[in-house]
Amino acid sequence: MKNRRVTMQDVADRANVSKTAVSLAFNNSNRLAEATVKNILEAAAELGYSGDPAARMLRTRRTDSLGLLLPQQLDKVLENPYYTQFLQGIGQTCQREGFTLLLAPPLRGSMLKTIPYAAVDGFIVSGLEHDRGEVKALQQRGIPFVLVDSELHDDVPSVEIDDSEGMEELLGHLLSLGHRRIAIVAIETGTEGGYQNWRGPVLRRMQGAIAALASHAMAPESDGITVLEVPCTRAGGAAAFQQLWAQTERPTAIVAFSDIIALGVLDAARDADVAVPQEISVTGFDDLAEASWSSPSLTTIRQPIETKGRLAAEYLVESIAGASSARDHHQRLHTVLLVRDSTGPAPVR
Amino acid sequence: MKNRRVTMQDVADRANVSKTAVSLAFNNSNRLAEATVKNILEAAAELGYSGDPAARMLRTRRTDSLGLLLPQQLDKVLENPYYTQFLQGIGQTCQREGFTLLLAPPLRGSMLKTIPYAAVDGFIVSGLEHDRGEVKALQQRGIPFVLVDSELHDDVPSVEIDDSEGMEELLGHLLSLGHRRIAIVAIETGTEGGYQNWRGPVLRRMQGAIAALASHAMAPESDGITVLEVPCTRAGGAAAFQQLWAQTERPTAIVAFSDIIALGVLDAARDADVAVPQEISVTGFDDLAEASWSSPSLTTIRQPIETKGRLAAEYLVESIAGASSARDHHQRLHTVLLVRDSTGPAPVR
DNA sequence: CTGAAAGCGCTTACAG
DNA sequence: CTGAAAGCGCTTACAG
Repeated sequence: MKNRRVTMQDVADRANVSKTAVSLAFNNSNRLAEATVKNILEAAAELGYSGDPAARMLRTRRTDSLGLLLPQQLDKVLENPYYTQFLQGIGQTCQREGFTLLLAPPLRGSMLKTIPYAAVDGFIVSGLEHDRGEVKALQQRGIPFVLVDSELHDDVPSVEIDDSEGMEELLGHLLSLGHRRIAIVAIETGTEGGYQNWRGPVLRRMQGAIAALASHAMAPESDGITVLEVPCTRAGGAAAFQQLWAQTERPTAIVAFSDIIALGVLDAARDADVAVPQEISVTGFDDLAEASWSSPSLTTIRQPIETKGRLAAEYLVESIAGASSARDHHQRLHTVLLVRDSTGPAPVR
Repeated sequence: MKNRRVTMQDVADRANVSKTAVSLAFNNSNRLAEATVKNILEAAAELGYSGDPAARMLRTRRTDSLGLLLPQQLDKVLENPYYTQFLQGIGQTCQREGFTLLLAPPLRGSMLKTIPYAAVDGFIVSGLEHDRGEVKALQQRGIPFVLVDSELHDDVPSVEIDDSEGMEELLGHLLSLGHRRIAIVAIETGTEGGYQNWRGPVLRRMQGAIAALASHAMAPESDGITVLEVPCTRAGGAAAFQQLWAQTERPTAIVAFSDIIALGVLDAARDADVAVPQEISVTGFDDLAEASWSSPSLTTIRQPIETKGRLAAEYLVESIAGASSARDHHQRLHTVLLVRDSTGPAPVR
């Protein structure tokens, strides 16, 4: 005997009703006589019937699932506690609205391949620093989406923070402490040609730094200012510190573009017996929980990570439901400078 | 003009070919003349065609997606770093095998509702301590699944750790340090009637504890032994400490069933100016990264969280591919006792 | 209160 | 190398 799938027709046959009735029994049981429903449910149980999600989706044109489109491999992404918080925000909305969440990393190295294949009602796109056709593919797909922490597009909804403002404030803090030899450790962008070719949040943070430097008649090209790119990991931060500390002209402050990088810098400084902030100041960006636990605790820019996730998902759910305020949704959230123990006056040499 | 979806038929019409050819152009382009493929792809681009995932799934009977069935709300689950690690393990396999990952928490409070609705090729079920029909629903659904950290079922594949062994070793360590007043802080089960009614990992850990106590002619009911249940959060741990410290007969050691709870205990101990391990010893279970960073660093049982995720996903992928070793897959992984700074000799009173 | 029929948008033997 | 046709398993107006 072939182990054929039990279908709705099988249940209908067994209960001596139509497929219509079976469908109604599961989805709209109050439109059927009570006895009929009972009869159908019994038949379904006896046969071990379980509805087919794909068929239902095809018919109803809904999946009740949100997609999170990621620019990197899943295990890499989850290394950064940032994403855990972001996921929590999205998760709150999903829960409340009854959506499941599909994590969709690049397939065979390409986001373009995952966009048309994911069975979702809408996408949250996170960290698309450099659009290489993804936005067009998303538009072609014809379902709502929001860009988060990404390069901006005029006609595409987005949720972001004021990266530039945050970084300007942070550098202002360091400059006012007398720091003039500053290393800026950015998140690797994978582009050539230095910061001129950056995009998205990394570029905006750099612009904030530039603005702050300018107010002291300095620039990224000034003596004493170093700009470098590392992967957004603890290891990346540690490597950055080692490289910078090996220079003959050491910086008095290291500005990391993310907390996880800054924590790596602290690790390496501790290993090298370099006192923070006496010998060197270190700053982060994000305000992860770890930033306040570290020793010394980390001066950083707080951004509302969870809120970002929640708002992006809320917007998406609204769009899916058909709210037409869609096109011009650009949300920009504010940041807060938190001065803790990892920054102090520039050491006098 | 109606904004109708662009379908494969539209592309076929425009390119003057059949739907078959269009499908082939996208999925098997080498079976078509090069010129035909080019022609079709152009037509598709002009029309902005994007294939329909639901239709493809219905036809091919594949979703290329794994489901992670969760016993709690998404945002609650992600509060525990345990899950981040577990997800990383699953993520590795998903990545390698080309699957996306669907996070499927209970819908409207019930896992039973999410099981038949998720468009996945298989489920990883995590932390199903107490089966209330979920296993039957899963079997009825007719796709492969693995139980992780769950109540055991003879004919259902599972991946777990040796909870009992780990906890026995841990209590052995404390007993050998002279502790005789021990509080056991378990993870809330939601069942009535104390540990006799527990199931799954929590029960197995308790059994390990009982075995260790027995070797010193003690039992959970002995003088000095307290058993209590709290939510698996830092706050839960803090509350447990406060309650225990308020007793007239204070314990000399607190055994938490998870690191996150133990870290909460340490928080509260610090707040109360109670010295660990001089005044009280504290132990965890899991060995999260945080366990070695905390001060004092935490004595705990290491379990291979990431490996568990990876193995569960690997098994699932194999089952989906049709490997028939399915029914009798029961994997049990070992644990390791890590003695750090949070445990010491029982204080003499 | 229940059923017959259409159709969601694909893929895949099969035939030529 | 390409196409006609069947069919995956549902839901939903519509009719009675």
